[in-house]
Amino acid sequence: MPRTPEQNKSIKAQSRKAILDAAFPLFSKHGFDKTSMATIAKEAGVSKGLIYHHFDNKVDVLIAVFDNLMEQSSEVWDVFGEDESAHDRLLKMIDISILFTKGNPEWVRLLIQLALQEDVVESLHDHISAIRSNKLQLMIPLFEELGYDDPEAEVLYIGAKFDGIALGLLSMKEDYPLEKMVNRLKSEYNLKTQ
Amino acid sequence: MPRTPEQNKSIKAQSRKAILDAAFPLFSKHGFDKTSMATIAKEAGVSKGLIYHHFDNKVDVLIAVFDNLMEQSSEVWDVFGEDESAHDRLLKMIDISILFTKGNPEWVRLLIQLALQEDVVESLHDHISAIRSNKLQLMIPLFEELGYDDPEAEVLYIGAKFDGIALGLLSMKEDYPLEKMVNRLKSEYNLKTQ
Amino acid sequence: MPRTPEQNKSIKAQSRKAILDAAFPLFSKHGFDKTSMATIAKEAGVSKGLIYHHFDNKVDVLIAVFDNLMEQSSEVWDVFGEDESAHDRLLKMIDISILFTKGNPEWVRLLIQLALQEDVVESLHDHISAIRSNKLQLMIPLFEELGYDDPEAEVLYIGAKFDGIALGLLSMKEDYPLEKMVNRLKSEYNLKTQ
Amino acid sequence: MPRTPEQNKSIKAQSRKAILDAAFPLFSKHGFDKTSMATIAKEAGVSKGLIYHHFDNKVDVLIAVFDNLMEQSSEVWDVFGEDESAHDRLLKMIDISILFTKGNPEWVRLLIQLALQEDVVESLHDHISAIRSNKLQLMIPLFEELGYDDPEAEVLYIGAKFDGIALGLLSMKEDYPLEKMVNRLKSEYNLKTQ
DNA sequence: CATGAATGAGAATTCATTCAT
DNA sequence: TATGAATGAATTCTCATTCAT
Repeated sequence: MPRTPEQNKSIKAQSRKAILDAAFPLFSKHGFDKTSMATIAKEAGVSKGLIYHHFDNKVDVLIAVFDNLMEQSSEVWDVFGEDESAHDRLLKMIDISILFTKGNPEWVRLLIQLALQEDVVESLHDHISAIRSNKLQLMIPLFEELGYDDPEAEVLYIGAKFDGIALGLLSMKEDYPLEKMVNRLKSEYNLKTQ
Repeated sequence: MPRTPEQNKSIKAQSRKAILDAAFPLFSKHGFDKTSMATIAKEAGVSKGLIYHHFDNKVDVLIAVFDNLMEQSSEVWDVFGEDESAHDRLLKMIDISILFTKGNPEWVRLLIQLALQEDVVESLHDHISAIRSNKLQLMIPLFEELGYDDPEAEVLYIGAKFDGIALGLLSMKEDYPLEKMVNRLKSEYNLKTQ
Repeated sequence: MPRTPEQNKSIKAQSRKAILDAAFPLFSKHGFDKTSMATIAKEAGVSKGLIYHHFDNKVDVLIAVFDNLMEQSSEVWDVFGEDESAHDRLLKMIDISILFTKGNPEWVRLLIQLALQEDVVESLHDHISAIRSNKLQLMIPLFEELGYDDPEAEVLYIGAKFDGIALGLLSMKEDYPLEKMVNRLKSEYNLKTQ
Repeated sequence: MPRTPEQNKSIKAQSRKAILDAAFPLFSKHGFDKTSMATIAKEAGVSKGLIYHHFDNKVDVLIAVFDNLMEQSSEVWDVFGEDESAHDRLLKMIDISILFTKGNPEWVRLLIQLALQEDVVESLHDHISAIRSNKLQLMIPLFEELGYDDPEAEVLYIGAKFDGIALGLLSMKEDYPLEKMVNRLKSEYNLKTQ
């Protein structure tokens, strides 16, 4: 007997998930260009053809991985409760950002590379901007609360620091004194380092 | 009668220059991997074969581009006189760094991209390290003089800020509030903003 | 619905066969180096890409051609019964060898060419050695039985004669007095020529 | 003042010689295909262009090397005086042949490879045939004198033995019991082995 | 929905040959 | 006569994508 539409939907969702779960670490570790569709398919345990049932092309897979991650990471940012002080939330935010970079270095690397490329597909640019503005929306009130004059600029500025530290970490690896950098960063915002 | 060695040298230098001039913006705009030898050749108005007459392989072209630019930019740092105060030198250094990034975005972009590439080449890593340590040697005494506890870390930290700002500028272009960022940066080091 | 695994296997086997069937005469007529993958593909009526779907690289194709032919020709040597006299077996062996060369000149040509190639591959050398030692194991007892002092050297020596005759036949073709050569060979081992 | 025609001629002959002297060991060691014109030029200490002043193309160089060698080796065959016995001349001829193979293995390899290729240039085939018939003319009277029924076939036959031994030597290198093979060969012609 | 065989457009690199001087 | 810069076709190999089933 044929599968019910529900079954089909769930099967489809499952294989889609398998593909994205396979693609993320591959993109992350080896970069977008050096990850082949064949590798993704093999790693996901599906056929190459199936990937093209779910996605139009390789860039599309990247975008989906992107969005997937966005959802997850937006949850990451939801962690702080409404009742926490701005001070505590900034502290948490710094820790989370750094932790994310440390835990997903290759993904961050990819993000930066994409941000630097002039010719990335339109849609990707939009997605990257979306991430940025997302973060902005989240952080602006925080710096407002903390009494900064130009909270928007302040967010960009702390973002630059995050990016710079990420860059250092990515290029120097174990040699990078991440701890020191983070403490230095916190001290600039009068956050007690533990 | 054959061309004189001088003629040959000048002809060769000319085509070599054409190749490097074509390769640089391509590498920086699209990245090393996405730039093909065919594209470089076409852009330079020479044949693919000629590139291999000048360079052993693609990586070699990159290295040559690199060295070429290093030469051009190395003088930038030779600017400050011995008698200037640490305060003034830091101010100058910040201004020069920012100005350089603004004036040579492609070059900075390429530098960052290369710093992010894991595999490109050993030889390049040496070149990049050379730049870094060069800068370090220059800046450490400065922060020592300014009384910082851990001048080496401080150099890395301000370097991260530079990098982060550069990254922002490169991805947001005209939308980036560079002025604000620089002022913010200077204020953190108690430098009067003009 | 997808093809069944059986269908796929048969389709794959078919195209694999087409490739090997195209590669064999090309390799033997023009040699390994002068046979390009493009030529093989065209001759086989498939795309270049497909060859790489079946084989990792050009050498791999050669090895497959090799193994393919080995299988076909290995039975040739299984012919003589245990009860035949050494004299008769030697006679048979000579006839079979010559007949094989005559019937499979391309294959013999390829074999000789490969034996002459220094570098082609390690793996192939193993294959070629396997053939040689196979033949040795078969012939040494024969010459032992015939009372030769140094049967191993004798095998090498008659092998050289086979090779030399094959070489003559391959380069002179119909002009080569094969009959005469064989009779001359047999007379040296006191075998009556019919 | 301009060079005299004689000077020009001698200079030309000199550079021609340099090219051939460079080309022979290269062809010999690495084979025809794997020897590039650039390598020959560098080794000869001349420009690539000059080679094309002397020869139409790469095959032409090979042919010239060939002819050059022929001349030299024809002298080799002139060594035996008129007054030597057929027995001594055969002995000498065997020794010389083997010695030549031993001393110029790569050249012999090249010769065999060329003989096996179907598509070598016409002119080369002629040259190879010339070598063969040369040898034939030299050896036929010898075997006539020794009382063989069919001296022409006999020459082909001993030639096959030479070729076979050469093949063995080329593929087994130091492992080949050349001494034994030669002694075996000589014994077949009732030549005392020293 | 799913498969993987097949394609074809490039990618880097090599090299015989030409040509301006 | 002599140079070596320059060309362009060919080579091996990769990979996103298509398609018959």
